[in-house]
Amino acid sequence: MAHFINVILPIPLEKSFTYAITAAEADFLKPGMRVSVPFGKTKIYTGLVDTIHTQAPLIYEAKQIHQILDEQALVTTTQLKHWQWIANYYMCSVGEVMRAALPNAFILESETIITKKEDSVIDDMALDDDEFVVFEALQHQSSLKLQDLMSILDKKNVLPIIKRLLDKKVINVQEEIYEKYKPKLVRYVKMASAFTSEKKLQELLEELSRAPKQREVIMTLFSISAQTKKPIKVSDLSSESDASSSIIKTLIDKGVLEEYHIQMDRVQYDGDDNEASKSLNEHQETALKQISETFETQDITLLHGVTSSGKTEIYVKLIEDQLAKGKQVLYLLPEIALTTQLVDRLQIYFGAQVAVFHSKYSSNERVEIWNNVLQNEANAQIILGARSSVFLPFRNLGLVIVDEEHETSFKQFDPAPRYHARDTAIVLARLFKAKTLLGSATPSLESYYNAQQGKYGLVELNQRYNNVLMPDIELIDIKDKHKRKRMKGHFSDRLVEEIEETLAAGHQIILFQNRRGFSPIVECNACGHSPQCPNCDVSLTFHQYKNQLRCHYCGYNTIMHKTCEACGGVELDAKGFGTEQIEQEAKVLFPEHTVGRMDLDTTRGKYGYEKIITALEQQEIDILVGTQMLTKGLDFRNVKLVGIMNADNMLNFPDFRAHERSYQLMTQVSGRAGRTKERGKVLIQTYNPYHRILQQVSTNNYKQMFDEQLEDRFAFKYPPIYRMIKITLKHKDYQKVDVGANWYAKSLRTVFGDHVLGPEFPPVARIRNQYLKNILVKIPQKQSLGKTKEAIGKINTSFLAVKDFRPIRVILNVDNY
DNA sequence: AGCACGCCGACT
DNA sequence: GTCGGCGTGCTC
Repeated sequence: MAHFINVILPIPLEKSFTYAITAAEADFLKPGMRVSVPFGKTKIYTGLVDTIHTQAPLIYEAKQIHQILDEQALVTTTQLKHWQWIANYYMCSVGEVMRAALPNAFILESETIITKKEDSVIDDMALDDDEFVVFEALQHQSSLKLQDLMSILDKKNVLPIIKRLLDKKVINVQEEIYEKYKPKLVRYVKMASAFTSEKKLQELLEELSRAPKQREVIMTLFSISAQTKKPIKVSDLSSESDASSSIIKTLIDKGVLEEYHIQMDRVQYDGDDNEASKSLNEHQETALKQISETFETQDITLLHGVTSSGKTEIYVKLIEDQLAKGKQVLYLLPEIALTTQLVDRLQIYFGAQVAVFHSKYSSNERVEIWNNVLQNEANAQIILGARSSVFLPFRNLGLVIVDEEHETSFKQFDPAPRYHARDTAIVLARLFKAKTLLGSATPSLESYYNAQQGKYGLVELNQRYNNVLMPDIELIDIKDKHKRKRMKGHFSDRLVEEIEETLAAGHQIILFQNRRGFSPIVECNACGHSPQCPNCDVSLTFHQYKNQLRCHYCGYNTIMHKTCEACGGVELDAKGFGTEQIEQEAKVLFPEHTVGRMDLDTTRGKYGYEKIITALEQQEIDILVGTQMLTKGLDFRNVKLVGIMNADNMLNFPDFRAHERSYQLMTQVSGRAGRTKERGKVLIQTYNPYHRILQQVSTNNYKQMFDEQLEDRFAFKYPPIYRMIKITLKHKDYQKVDVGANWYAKSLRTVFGDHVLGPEFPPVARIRNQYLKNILVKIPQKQSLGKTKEAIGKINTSFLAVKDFRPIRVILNVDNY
């Protein structure tokens, strides 16, 4: 009987691909193993075995697989189910999920390798110049890659040359695949066995008397080995004996030393022994008890605990419980909150059982964590990770914690799968029959709504740790201050006053401005011209530090000219303001103090972020100006004052969640003030101090905010009352997008009627020279989500069947919030 | 998504 | 005249 496998390929195609295998292979292969398969005319791809069966495809002949890449399944059957759910829910292909889920190093790619045909008789004259160059190169190097050819010939398209050489039987071409993951090997040395006897050793040392450096190395080797009684790393020997690696190499070459390698884990914890977890205060204790109670009847519980209420300690207790049961725990956090602060805290309690996983890890590091989780190793019992850790191959998951549950960065926007890590994690937990705990000081309306509806359990924690008071929040009317000339730049007199007072008391200050750069618009006072990005429909932001104009959408930048590009006018006005400008003004206003800045521009690089945090912790910075980066769960003991420079640009943001987000952002920043005994102070500058949201922030009234916002959502048919799917069309031709979007929206309306919004150009209608147009489908609660997606899928298929529309990229975004 | 094939403009 | 631009169609 013939055997076949269905394979998942990491490409955005809905189809399933069937390959032929032998009976022996059918016996060996299991779902979740990788195979390499020929795909298309030349390429070899990495596929993942989905099913093994005996049904031959009817309309084509299945190709043979190329080779089997694993001895054991790399992906669990639970994961395959999970992937299927994600693909289905977020309307993408399983292949796209695979691409997002597997560490890059697991997805092998093939490379074209060119070699010389050995026994060929070549007539030089039959080759043209390029061909001869390649032929020549092959005399010196046995094999060449496509990349090599491109650089040798200084041409992009080398394929025709290869083809001609192939026809002339000069070369061979083959596709080679290679493993990307490389274990980290550490070099060790020991004395060669020939010299272990006392006598031989003596002879050796005598012999080396004329090579004092080499002799020194041997002596050091003995002293280290006497001290530590452990294998000796080459690097240690080199630094201890102060000898260059060439001296050690000489000894190895002589056969005096023997070199060997040991495989090491890249990610290692080498801290002290674990500490016992802290005991909880009565409020935490009550909350913990309530959580356990809700878990008896619910799978998901929302922990609404004000900032600084000690949620982490509660998590620690819950994690302890799971570990005792021998279960794995997934602790999800927004990328940016995954600071050393929190990692250290968890490692104090759980030591080496904690594994950290996020995007700054290299591909090799991720492979190791993946394997550790898959093998259920002791060093991967608690995964502390960002969004993508929902894809790890858990064996025995007992609990998922989603901290800062309201954070929008849990949702992936590009590329597909456009999944929400919180919701995806809930589904993952369900597959394991595990529990999920969502935690936040400012829950998302969706989650709080779900809790209210009884879908989730709800536990509230209203007391700050050590009974620290909630910060005192004051609203400052800057319209009035402007009128009465009480503003110094963007600082009101009240803010200056409070800053001075705080500085005098030796405390620190955080100033929040949710916009980076110096000013977002530069305008000529003479003609009104303002520089625009050539690739996007936005005005360029002025960055004073580099004297640049930059586009925040595509990264385009250009030098800032002193005169207007359009009319030559000399008066250029900077409108609006960002962190850079605040930083500069602060430096002028408080020249005696150090001012730091934390935004995307200052935290580039692996340690950029850490450096600023450390500087603040060690009080090298008195005033820190920053964007929303500041809000993510940082704990600064000495910060007493938080200033929000302008609340209005957040509140007026054109998005249905602008108010909710503003509340969350302001409450979270405010939470950075006064986390110890002394009460913190927050000043919010605004043109509109009577805005409901600002009132609610200042009185810390989440419930009221929730109720009012929910009314709005109800009235305007937005989530969580309605669900939404956003469809974005993208193409470089404005007309094409316009016509396509109209067609698409019209078809949608025939099915969904009034629940289709748009098509509309987004506020920034062109990004990277691509025009965008959005259509929104709103889905009432009683309407089936599955049926809705089916209908959209059908419309999508017929849309792409229109020849004119085919080049338009369609992006489907389910729950685009 | 990649990649090959195939048809049109700007240069050695 | 070729090189290389990107539209079109296909992948088990």
